[in-house]
Amino acid sequence: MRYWLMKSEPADVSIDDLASFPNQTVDWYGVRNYQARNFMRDQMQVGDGVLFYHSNCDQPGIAGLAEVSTLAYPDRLQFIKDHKYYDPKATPETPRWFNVDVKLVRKTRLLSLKEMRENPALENLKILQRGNRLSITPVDPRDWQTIMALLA
DNA sequence: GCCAACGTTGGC
DNA sequence: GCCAACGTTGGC
Repeated sequence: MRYWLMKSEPADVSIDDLASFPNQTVDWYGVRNYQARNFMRDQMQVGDGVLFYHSNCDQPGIAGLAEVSTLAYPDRLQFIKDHKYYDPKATPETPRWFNVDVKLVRKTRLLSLKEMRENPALENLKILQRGNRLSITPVDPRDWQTIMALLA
């Protein structure tokens, strides 16, 4: 079992949106970065823990806990012409982009980016490192435990 | 809206 | 395979 941090723009899908969806589940569509895709396609297992992070918004930070609820499968938007996430080089026979489904475990208090930065125990968290832009990053089990304690 | 950091593209 | 140009991310 692994742990992940997954960024979502709340203007697109917020933690409250996730809570309102059928089965409180969302397909993690739109990832168009190979490293992030590979994490989903090659490493994620059903039941993996997910920190649901609000990015590119007024109050960036961890907004809830979730879990991986399916293995990766082809992202349906890559095939839709004129869609923002259309990829002309992808075909159903040779899809290029994949996503898992993510299911809400519980909404938490907002653990802000600032609070995480100020906590020395979290200094190795990928999201806090300079220049990090990856929308999906692995989380060390110790960092997961630290964050669970902060959110308890 | 700015801009640093980084990924991707494409000409050569 | 190099690398300049360009596009995107995302905090501030």
